[in-house]
Amino acid sequence: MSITSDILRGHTEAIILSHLLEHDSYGYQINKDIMKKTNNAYELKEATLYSAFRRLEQAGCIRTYWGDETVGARRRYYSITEKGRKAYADYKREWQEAREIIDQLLN
Amino acid sequence: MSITSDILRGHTEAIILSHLLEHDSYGYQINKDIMKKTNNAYELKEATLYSAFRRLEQAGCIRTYWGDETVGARRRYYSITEKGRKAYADYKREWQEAREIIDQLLN
DNA sequence: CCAATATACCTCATCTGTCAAGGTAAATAT
DNA sequence: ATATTTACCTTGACAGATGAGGTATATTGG
Repeated sequence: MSITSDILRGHTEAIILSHLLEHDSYGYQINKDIMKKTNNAYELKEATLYSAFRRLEQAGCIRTYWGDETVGARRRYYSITEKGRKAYADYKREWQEAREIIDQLLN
Repeated sequence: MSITSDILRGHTEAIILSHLLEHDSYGYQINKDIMKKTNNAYELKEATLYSAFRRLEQAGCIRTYWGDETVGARRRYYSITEKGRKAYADYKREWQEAREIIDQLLN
């Protein structure tokens, strides 16, 4: 990965929620999606991902259920809740505001 | 302040370097400048500021000297070094890259 | 004149998100 | 048979941000 973690810090939850807005998914898949979407410029570390899942679930932003795979490894799916949608909207607004501020400060 | 610290995290040093590119300055002034530039949307906390100064100095990105005020409180001035200019260029490139990545992921 | 506020510096302990390193288990490819 | 891929997870350590505290001088309002 080329982007340092401190710059991406704080965006993990928003990135996850954004993915779940499209459709339910599971950890491994979300991780692959992010790498693909960014042409391997950014890879969420597993530990980071799972700790974000825990925070999001505890906050009521996502719900989880086990997939009914009869073949292959079991998958724990995540789906976004109504609260999660609101949280995402907030995150996004915040990001847009922060982006402008930083652009302004980094002349 | 309206922006959460985790989103700004990692940008402190770049913000300071950017200010020092224009002219030497001191802690208190840099802080005020940032608030003004952002219409009070963002305020660097003092502890954050001074710990960033320490990191920057240790990394050789800035040099410090005491002002010769004969009146008022003493001021410790900071000036950017050649290494600091290079570091700033790197920070800025990184920011632009990160901005695109996040924009891509938060849709 | 005196109290409050502003200028200006600093430190320490704590908090939080990230991540390296480790683990489990099943399926598939070589 | 063995290596790789899919898929999950935990623990401890690290680093930047910050609340809370401190020092000292100058200015301003009542």
